[in-house]
Amino acid sequence: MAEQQRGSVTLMDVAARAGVSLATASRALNGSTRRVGDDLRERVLAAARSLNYAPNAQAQAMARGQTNVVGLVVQDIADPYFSSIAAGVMGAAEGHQVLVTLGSTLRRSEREVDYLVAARGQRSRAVILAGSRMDDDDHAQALRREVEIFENDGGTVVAISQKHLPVDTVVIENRIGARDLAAELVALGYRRFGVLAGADRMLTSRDRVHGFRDGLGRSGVDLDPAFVLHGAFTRDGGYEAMQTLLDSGGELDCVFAVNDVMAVGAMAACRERGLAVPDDLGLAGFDDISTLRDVYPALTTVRLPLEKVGATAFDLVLSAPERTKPRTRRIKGEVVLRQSTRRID
Amino acid sequence: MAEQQRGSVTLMDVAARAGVSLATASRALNGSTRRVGDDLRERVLAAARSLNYAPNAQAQAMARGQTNVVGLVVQDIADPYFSSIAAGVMGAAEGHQVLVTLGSTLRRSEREVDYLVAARGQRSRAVILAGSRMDDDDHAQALRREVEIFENDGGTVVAISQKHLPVDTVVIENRIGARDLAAELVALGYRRFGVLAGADRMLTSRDRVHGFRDGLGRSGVDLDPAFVLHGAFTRDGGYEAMQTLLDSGGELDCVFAVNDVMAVGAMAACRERGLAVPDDLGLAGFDDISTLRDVYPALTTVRLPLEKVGATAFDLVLSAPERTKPRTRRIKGEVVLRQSTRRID
DNA sequence: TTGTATGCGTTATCAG
DNA sequence: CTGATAACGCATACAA
Repeated sequence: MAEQQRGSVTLMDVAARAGVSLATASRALNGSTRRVGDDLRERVLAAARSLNYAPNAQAQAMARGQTNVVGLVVQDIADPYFSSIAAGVMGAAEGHQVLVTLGSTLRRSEREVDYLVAARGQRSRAVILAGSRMDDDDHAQALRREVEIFENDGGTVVAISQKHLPVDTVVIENRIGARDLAAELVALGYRRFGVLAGADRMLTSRDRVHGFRDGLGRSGVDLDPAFVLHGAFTRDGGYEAMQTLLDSGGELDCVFAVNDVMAVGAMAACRERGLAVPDDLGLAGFDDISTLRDVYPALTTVRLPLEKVGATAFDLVLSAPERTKPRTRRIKGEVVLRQSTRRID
Repeated sequence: MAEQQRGSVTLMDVAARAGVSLATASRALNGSTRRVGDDLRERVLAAARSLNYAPNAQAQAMARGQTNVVGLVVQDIADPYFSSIAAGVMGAAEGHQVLVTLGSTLRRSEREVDYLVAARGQRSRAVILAGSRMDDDDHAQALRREVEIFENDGGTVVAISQKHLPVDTVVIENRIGARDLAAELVALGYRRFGVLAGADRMLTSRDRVHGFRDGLGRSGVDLDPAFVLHGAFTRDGGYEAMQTLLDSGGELDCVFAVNDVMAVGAMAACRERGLAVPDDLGLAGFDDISTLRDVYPALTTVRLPLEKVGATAFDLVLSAPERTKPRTRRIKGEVVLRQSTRRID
């Protein structure tokens, strides 16, 4: 006898079935301080179970004035860099009774603002902004403004990448990692470097290039600006930049691609030209994307604990204090020498 | 003058500022049938803007009795297979004013039920269940039950992989893909095959194995069950299964790993033993994970349009009819022959 | 066209 | 310990 056409069972249904008041039912099911008689509590629980009661989270949120929604905004969820971070966030959220909503900006930073507004509408507890900032970002000001509004409403914002927003931030030590890599490569004997960079506006790319140049400098090696090529921060970007670099005719002995995905593209370009890595040319990347650990020859790179980055961001959300100075968590990379570079004389 | 301690601006604030009633403000901002005078509408919009008003989505949901939340449940967001599907879902959702929530089961299928309950609590409009079913799934019954409850509440469930739930499903043609692959491999001249499979309970793995065997059979080639090894559905699973297979001493000329990630692990195992692919042994995978397109030697595989799979699932959500027979969308793979296999005589 | 009043499902405040 | 009842913020049926 179609007991319910559509629309779910409510707390009232449960209360009625258990023969108690709404308040008692609420307390028995979701109340914090358990001050309900055991007998009644039992009846309520039984009623809820038999009715398949699921509390209306929206209504709870309204009544409580807060939600357990955390927004995660990435540039591209299909990019292993971001999906690893996302996995870290999800893992850390596990068991904390929070709902993670996913936003993908497709590398258009103005979308970040949209997501922030949406998150505010959802009364989200927090938003994690994962992704490199652009230097000349037209939307930087709009973002700052929206962040401020969101925080004024009581929300928490956590950023991942660079410290460019006055919020808790997981800073990825791109410069240091690239510097260390440069030092190791010089130690191997490399001297004439080329660099495959992303867009110059992209801070992550720029930091890695600067750090690399800095590391070379400390070892007394110069980096010829003519051999620093800019392309898309993708496989194809690396492929094309490498082609251009090879066409330029510079006599290089090692190439640093600012991320693994670009490095893989570069490797493909080398292969096409019959250039052997590492025999004819050393090649290094950055990130240590786990899916790419088995490329051959194995890529020398800077390992970033991406899942830990995500987990750390989530920890910052959980431990967000009332309103203090923004905190910073620094995460360093670790140079991993593999077969794409070798000792040369 | 701390205009607002915490807590956001409400529609009432906007209405007051604009000097109109709540209803008018509501209609001007979110109402469907625009029946508000231009002057008032303008005033309301201006007020909302100046106050940074963002409608409380929870309250809207309650008043409307429905939400725009769509839940996406994957097994592991860090797995490129699932992150590609997720990207497809996100892309299709773009511009449709829906919020995608992300759930990750970490390959524990009982978590799917948890997410479904949570989605029901959120009064989610729909849930997309991405991920292979297990054959002897203890939780299958619980899942069926929860799906039914969710749908009774008016929610839509869409599954991706196999048709094993009475809901709209994006079926991935694993058998056909594997069968086609087998045919092509036989055509290349291969005869003595080994297979690296996932857990036998996992339907996706099983379908691919069966399809492969079927394809061989049609070409008059037998698959020795002794050379079908089961391992984890991961890189390491492929690596270990390949080791075992090589240890078994069978004289094989081609190995089919049921997914690319396992194939890459297998390739690593071969390399360690000094076995050259494809010269000493052919190797094929399944999925055509884009991040792995540049492994060397390039992997022969079955290309699955993963983003399209996700997009199709989302389309099913959008077009979910009142209550009819479950629909099925079949998505086929396409054999891609690359360097990890070759013509042999 | 605009305003008034009611209800959505819960929590929390207040009495009993 | 338990039960009425008032918010919570918005949409909408109804009245003007």
